[in-house]
This record gives sequence, C-alpha cells and structure tokens, in this order.
Amino acid sequence: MAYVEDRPHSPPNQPLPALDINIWKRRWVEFQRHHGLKTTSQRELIVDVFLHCQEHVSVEELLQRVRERNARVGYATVYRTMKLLIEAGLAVCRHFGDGQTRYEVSGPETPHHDHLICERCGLILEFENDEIERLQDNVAQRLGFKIVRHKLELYGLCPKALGVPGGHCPDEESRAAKTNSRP
Amino acid sequence: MAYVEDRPHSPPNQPLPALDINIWKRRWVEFQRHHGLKTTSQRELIVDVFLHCQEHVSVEELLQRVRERNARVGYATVYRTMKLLIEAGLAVCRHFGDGQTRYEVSGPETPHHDHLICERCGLILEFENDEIERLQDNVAQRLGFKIVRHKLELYGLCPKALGVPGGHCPDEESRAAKTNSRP
DNA sequence: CTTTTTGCAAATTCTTTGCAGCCCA
DNA sequence: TGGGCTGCAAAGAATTTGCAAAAAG
Repeated sequence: MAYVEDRPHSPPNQPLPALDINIWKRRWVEFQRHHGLKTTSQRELIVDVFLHCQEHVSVEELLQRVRERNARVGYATVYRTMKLLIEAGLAVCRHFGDGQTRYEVSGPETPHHDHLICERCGLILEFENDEIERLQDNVAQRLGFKIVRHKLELYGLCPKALGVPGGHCPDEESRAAKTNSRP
Repeated sequence: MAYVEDRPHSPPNQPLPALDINIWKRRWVEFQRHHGLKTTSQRELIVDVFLHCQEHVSVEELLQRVRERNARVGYATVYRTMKLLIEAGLAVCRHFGDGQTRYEVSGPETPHHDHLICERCGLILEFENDEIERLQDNVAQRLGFKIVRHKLELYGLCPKALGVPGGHCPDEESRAAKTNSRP
C-alpha cells in the first residue's frame, strides 16, 4: 500500500510531472477537435492552470490563480471550461462539507487517490490503497457494473484533534477567517 | 459480503424495520434533551418522515412528503431540522452529480452501505463490503486518524448501459423531465 | 465573414437568515 | 410567562444564462 502524505487544502506543492500533463493536454486537444471547439487563450490558460493544480481547487481558487496570468478572465468562463473538462474526462468534481464544488484532475493514467478529512479542522490528507480499489472493482463486477471512477472519503478526527481532547486544531481559525473576497 | 439490491432513486420501497426506527428515535429524543430542544409537531413530523425514507432524499422530496401530512410546513424548517439531524448523527448528506444535497439515515447501528452510480442513467445501487471498511480503518489508523463516517461512491456504467452499446437507459428521460415544481 | 467564445450583469437555484407571531415547557 | 420554533419573505452564495462585443478559423 502506498500513500501520499499530508497536503492540507489547496496551495499546490508539487505540480504533476510534465509528462502526465502532456498526456492530458493531448487528450484535451483531441477533445477540442472532436467537438469542434475553438482554441482561445482564456480556455488554454484555465486548462493549463488547472492541470498544474495539485488537488481539489474550487472555482474561486482556480480563477484567482488564472487571474495572476490574465486578470480579465471571468467566472463564467471558468465554470464553462470546467464543464468541458469534466465532459472530456480530465476533471472530476468533489464536495466536501463546505458548500463549494472542488475540481481535481482525473483520468485513467492518474495514480488515483482518496481523501481523509478531519471534521474538526478541515485538514485533508490523501491516500491510495490498491487493495481497496481491487475490492471495489470486485463489488462492481458482481453487480454487473463497469467502474469508470470513484470517490472515497473518510471523515474523522485528525491526530491533533484526537491528541488534545477539547483542544483546537491549527486550521480552525483559518477556516473561520475564510476571506470571502469575491466582489 | 452482503449487498442490497437495486433501489433506483428516491421513492422509498420498504421503510426501515420499526425496530431500527425506534433506536433512532430514542437517539433523537436523547439529543433533544441534551440540547434543550423543544418538541414540536413539525420537527417530529420531519424526523418521522425522514426516518421512513429509504434512501438519499433531497430537501424538496422530503418536504413534499412532509406536506402530505401537514401542508403548512416550510422549507426553512426542513433545512433547520436536517441540520439538527446531522448534528445528532442521525443523518448524513451526499452529493451525486446533480446540484442537490441528499440526505440519508445514518448511525453506528445502521448496516452501512455505499453507492454504485450509473453515469449514463443515474441508477443508484447500494452495496456493503466489510472488507473495504476494514481496510479503510486500517489506512486511517496508519495516518493517525479516527474515522467517524465515510463515503464511497463508485461511478460507472450499469449493466443496461453496457449491454446496449449506444442505447438508452430507462431512467434517461425521467432525469431530463425533472419537474422543477418549486413555486 | 461566420461561428464560437468571452465578460459582464442579470437570472436561477439552493440554502440561510431576520423577524413577528406562535407554541411548548 | 419566556425562550425556543415556525413560516414567510428577503438575503446570500454558488452557478448558469442572455447578449453584444471580441476573437478564432
């Protein structure tokens, strides 16, 4: 079993290997052609930024990063592009407790991973477990399904929340102070 | 491994055994007392209707059923009550692809189950697999977490969608014709 | 040139809140 | 009584849509 350690919330630490990104870009180009989509700088930018995001970005976060490179991109374009990316199978969306849709890179080539979420402080860890995946396929097969993707989220208490009974988690404030900076 | 068969979308087929409902009701009463909540006919009605729902009801569906018994109940009360039920650990919420929050009965006594969702027709199957659960606890333990609850959703193609390449799924229309009957 | 795409703002949808009156304890 | 509870309507938040101007092929 392999697991990836501790990557709390959004700021991406290490972008995906350029190789993988190219695989997805190729798939994106293919999708564009197949659907007669035009190539626009905004869309390409959004796709690029998205593919460089490590994990589960919200539209707001994504747009923020996109605007670092082109300040004139609007929300609508991001929403529209994410819809395309989902259709293209490059992105999947997730809902953790807060009312935000988060997106992350998807695809058969991706080393898939699941999430472990602390209900007290919102810390999100990632992990991967081949055996679980195998059992999932098993179950699906038994019911006649063919699995395309899946979503596994474990909710509980992180070590910190457990260790200090009644105490705080580091993230607790940062969640409350969530700067809702949309105009 | 045990699995529960085929219960497409909402209309509940078989309510939970009265025994189980009583366990939850007892827990609810306990929660009420502990939180100094008053007993009101609306809330009790909502709780009762909810506990009798087989699976993943949306607020809209829930309210509709509640109104069969008391037409004057409002959305706000349902939302507020569902929040309490979640706090009380009697309900958990889920998001499948449509922009609706769905709720379902939860609790340690519940034989927990996960979902298998057809991306073509929206069919939702349920299943349960103890071994997967065990592996989940395992992973969590390794990362120092204590799991409270979890969410496993497998997305793919149902037998029908697989069997008839390019063909339709039964549910396809009913999803499109989704009567958005809110005033 | 034609067709898509964009950005804005307005519209929708789902959910939460403020508040006056109602009701349980 | 008196603080919680309800229903309504208004407020919020996230996402979608209509449209004229801009960009792509």
